[in-house]
Amino acid sequence: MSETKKNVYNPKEIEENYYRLWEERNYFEIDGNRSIQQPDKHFTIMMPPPNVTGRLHIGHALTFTLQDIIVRYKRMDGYKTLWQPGVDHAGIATQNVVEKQLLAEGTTKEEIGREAFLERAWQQKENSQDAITSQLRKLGVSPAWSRERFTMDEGLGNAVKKSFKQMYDNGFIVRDNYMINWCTHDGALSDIEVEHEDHMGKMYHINYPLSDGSGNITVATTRPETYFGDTAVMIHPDDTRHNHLIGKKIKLPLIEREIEIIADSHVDMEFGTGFVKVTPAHDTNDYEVGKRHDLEFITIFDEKGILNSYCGEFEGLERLEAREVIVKKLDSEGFIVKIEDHPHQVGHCYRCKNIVEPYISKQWFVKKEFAQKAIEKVNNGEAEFFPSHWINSYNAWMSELRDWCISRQLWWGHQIPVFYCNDCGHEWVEEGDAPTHCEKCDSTNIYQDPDVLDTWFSSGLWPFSTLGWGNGEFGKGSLWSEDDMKNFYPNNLLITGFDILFFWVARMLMMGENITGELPFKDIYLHALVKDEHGEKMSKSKGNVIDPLETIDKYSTDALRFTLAVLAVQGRDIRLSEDKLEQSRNFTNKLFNATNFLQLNQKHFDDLDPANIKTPLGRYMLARFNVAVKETREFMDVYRFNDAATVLYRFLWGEFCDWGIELSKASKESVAELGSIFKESMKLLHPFMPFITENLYMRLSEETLEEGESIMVKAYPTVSEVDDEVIKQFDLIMEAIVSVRRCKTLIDKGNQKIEKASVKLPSGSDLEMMKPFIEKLGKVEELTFVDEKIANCVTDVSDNLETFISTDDVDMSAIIGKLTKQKEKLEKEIAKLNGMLNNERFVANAPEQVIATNRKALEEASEKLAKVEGELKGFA
RNA sequence: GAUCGCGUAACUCAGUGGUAGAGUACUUCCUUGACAUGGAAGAAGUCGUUGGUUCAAGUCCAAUCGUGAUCACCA
Repeated sequence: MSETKKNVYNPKEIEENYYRLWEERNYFEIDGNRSIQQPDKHFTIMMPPPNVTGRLHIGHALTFTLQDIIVRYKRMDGYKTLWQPGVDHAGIATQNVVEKQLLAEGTTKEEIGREAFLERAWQQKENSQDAITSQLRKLGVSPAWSRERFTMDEGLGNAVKKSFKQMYDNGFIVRDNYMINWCTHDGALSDIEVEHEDHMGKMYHINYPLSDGSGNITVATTRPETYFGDTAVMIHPDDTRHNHLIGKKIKLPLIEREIEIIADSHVDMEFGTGFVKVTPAHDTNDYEVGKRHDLEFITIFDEKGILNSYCGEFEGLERLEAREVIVKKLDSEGFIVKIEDHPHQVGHCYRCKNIVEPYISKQWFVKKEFAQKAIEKVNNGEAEFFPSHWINSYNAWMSELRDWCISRQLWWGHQIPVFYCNDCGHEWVEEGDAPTHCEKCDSTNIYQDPDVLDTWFSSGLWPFSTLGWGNGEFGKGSLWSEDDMKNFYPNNLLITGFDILFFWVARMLMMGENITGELPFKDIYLHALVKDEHGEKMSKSKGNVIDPLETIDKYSTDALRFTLAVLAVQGRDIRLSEDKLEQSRNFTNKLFNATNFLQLNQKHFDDLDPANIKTPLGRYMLARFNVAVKETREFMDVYRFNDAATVLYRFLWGEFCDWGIELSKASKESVAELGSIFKESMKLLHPFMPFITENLYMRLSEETLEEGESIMVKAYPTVSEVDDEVIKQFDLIMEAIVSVRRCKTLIDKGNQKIEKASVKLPSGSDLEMMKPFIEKLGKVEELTFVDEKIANCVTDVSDNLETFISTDDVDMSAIIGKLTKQKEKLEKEIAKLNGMLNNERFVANAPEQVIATNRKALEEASEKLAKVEGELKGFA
C-alpha cells in the first residue's frame, strides 16, 4: 500500500497549512502582490456568485479552478488583481429549499408568516455560505476574501434600488398586464425560467354544437379544461371547407355560453380539424388573436390554479386534476369525438418542475429595447467571446428578446422599491430609505409593492455593484473603495458556464451598458459542462457524480485542478475520469521525485539567473524552459488552459525529467543549474498546481513558508534569450542516444550495458562534449566516433547519424526487414517531395521558406536512403 | 423547423493551409544515482463520406451521413 512506500508525494501534509498562511498574509487581496506590482496594470475578474442552496459540485470546481489559474498568473505577472468573491441569494431556489425544510418540520411559510420565513432564509444563507466558501478554500482558490459580498447585503440592496430608479426614470422599467409564464407554486417566471420538455400527452377532439342546431364543429385541444375560457373559434379565411361558417355562433358544451366563429390566418389549415378554439387568457397565441379581434379575456383559474365560477360545476378543482373529471363529463354527454396520443412539449418551472401556465397578470417588466446598445457594442467587438462562436447564440437570443418579467411573487429577494399611495393613487420609486408619506399628497396611507425582483436583476449588477457603485456608505473603505470603479471597471474577463449565457451574461451586458455606459467586461470565456467518462451528464439518479471534495481527498487539489485544466478545451465537453486524475496525480509524484533527485546532490538552489547558466546541459535546459515559458504565456493569454497545461506537462516530464535529469547524471556540475531552472518552472506551473509548487520551491530554497515569501507573489517567469546552437547540439546527442538504444535492441541487449559501440556523427560535432552523455544514457562502456562503418556489425540509421555495434552472431533477417521498411518509407517520402519540387506551379507559388524546407528535407531523405541502401547491400 | 458544436490511432482527445500529435491501452524489454504513481524501444491513422477552392486541405467552402446542445413552434 502507498503508506508503506517511500518517495511518494503526500499532498495532505502540505495543503493543510499553506492555504491558511496565504490567506492570513493577505496574498489574495488586491495588494497582496505589492512587492511585484507594476504601475497601471490592473486585472479584474468577478466570481460568479454561487447560490446559497447547496454544496460544491464539480462544475464549481471547474469554473473556479480556471478563474484561479488566470488570477494567480496575473497576480504573479505584476497586475493589481481583484478577484471578487461573493454568493447569490438565488430567490426561487433558496425559497424552495427553505420551504422544503419547513415542510419536513410539518409547517409552511404561510403558517409562520413572512417575517419568520425571512429569518429562516437568512439562516439558510449563513449556513450555506459558510459551507460553500470553506469548500472553495479546499480548491486552493485565491479571491479577495475580505471583500466577500452577498447579493442581498445592504450595499447591493442600495445598488438595486438606485439602478431600478434609473431604469424606471428612463422608461425601461414598466408595469403592465402581460401574458406571462405562471407557476402555480412560484408565481411569475421569465421566458428562460421555463423548460420545455417532451411529453406524451393526449389530443382531445371535442364537438361544439352550432347555436342554430344545424350540427357540430370539432375542435382539437391538448388542454380541454381551458375551454371554459374560450371566447371564439377560428378558422383560416381561405379554408374553403369551412369558411361559409364564419360569423356563425356556437354554444360551448355544458355551460352553453355562446361564442362566434371568426377568421384568422394564424390557423394552420393542414393541422387538426381546421377549427381552433381561442382561449385568449390561457394561451400565448390566442392572447394575440384575442387582441386582434377584440375578444373577451376570460381567466378560468386563480393564482393557485383553482378553477373559478366560469367553470360551472367544476369550480374549486385544481386545473390539472380537473382535466380528467371534465373530459369524463364531456364524454358522458357525447361531446368527445376521440382522444389520441399526442407528443408535444410542455413548459415546466425550472425550479420546482411544476407545469407552467400562460396567464394574464400585472407584472413589472424591463423593455426589450434596454438590450439594444449591448447588442451593438458586442457586435462591434467591444466584448469578445471565447470560443467565438458563442456570439451567434448571443445574437440569436438577443434579437428575439421579449420584455423581461422581473417581478416575482416571493418573499426572499429584493422587494421592489415602488410605493403606492392609497389616497391619490400616486406610484413612485424610492431609492433611499422606505418613505412614510406619499411624495405627492403627503398621505401616510401608502404601501410598498409586495413582490420581489428576479434574482438575476441583482446579479446583473454584480460587475460594478461589488465595486461600490450605488452602495451608498455601506462597506466603503472596507468592502470597496472609491478608486475601485476607476481601477477595476470594466472587468477584464468573465469566466462562467455557457448554461447561464442568457440568464446572467446577457443580463450583465445590458445592465452594465445602460447603467454605467460601458460593457461590464472585455473577454467572456464560456466553458463547457463537466460530464462523466462516457460523456453522460452527471446526475444523482445515474450515480455517476464525481464529488470534488472526495476527489481532492483521493488525488489532491493540485491533481484535480491540473486535470480540469488539461481537459478544458474550448468548445468541447469535459469528460472527467479516474484515469485522467491518476495521470495528474502521477505528475505530482514525478515533480516530487525530481526534487528528491536534485537534493541528493545539494540542498539549496539559487533562484534562476540566466547569466549564471554556463554548462552545456544547463544552457540546453534553459533553452527548453524558455520555449515553455513563451508557449505557456501565449496560451494563457487566449485562455487555452489545456494547451498551457500540456506545455507544462511536456516540459517538466518529457524534457526536464526524462532528458534533463538523466543527462545530468553524466554532468554533475550542471545539477545546480538544473535546480535553478526547476525552481523557476515551479513558478510557471504555480497557477495550475499551487500547493506542490509552493512546497517544492520552498524545499529547493531551503526555506519554509512560515519563514519565507510565498511563490505566489514572486514574478512570473519571462523569456530570456534562446540559445539555438545548444538546442541543435543536444538534439544530436539525444538522437545518438536513441539510435544507440535502438541499435542495442537488434542484438537483444535492449536495456543492458554493452562494452562498445560506434557512432558516425556529422562533421564538426563537438565530440568531446557529447561523448559522456551518449555513453551514460546509451549505456555504453566505451563509445568511439567513426567516419566509416565498422566490420561485422549491426547498424541503426537515423536522420543525422548512424550507430554501429560489432557482433559475431545475430539474426540478420530482422535487421534486413527493418531496413527494407525504412527504405520503402524513405522512397515514398522522396517521391512526394520530388513531385512537389518538380511541379512548376508549386515552385512559382509557394513561399520561399516552404520550398527551402522541402529542398532540405529531400536532401536529407536522399542521404539517409543512400545509407540505408548501403547497409542493405552489405547483407546481400 | 432554425442555429451552433462535434466526427482524427483500440480508448479519451490536441492539431493555428506546408511531411499526422499526446496521454492511456497494446507488444518487447529494464529494479539504472529520484520516481514501477517509474524508465527504454516499438507497433498502431482511407483525419465520417463526396465534391470544390488552392502550388498545397485534417485545417477553407459546399453537400451529405452520424452525433450532441440551444432556441422556436406544434391548437
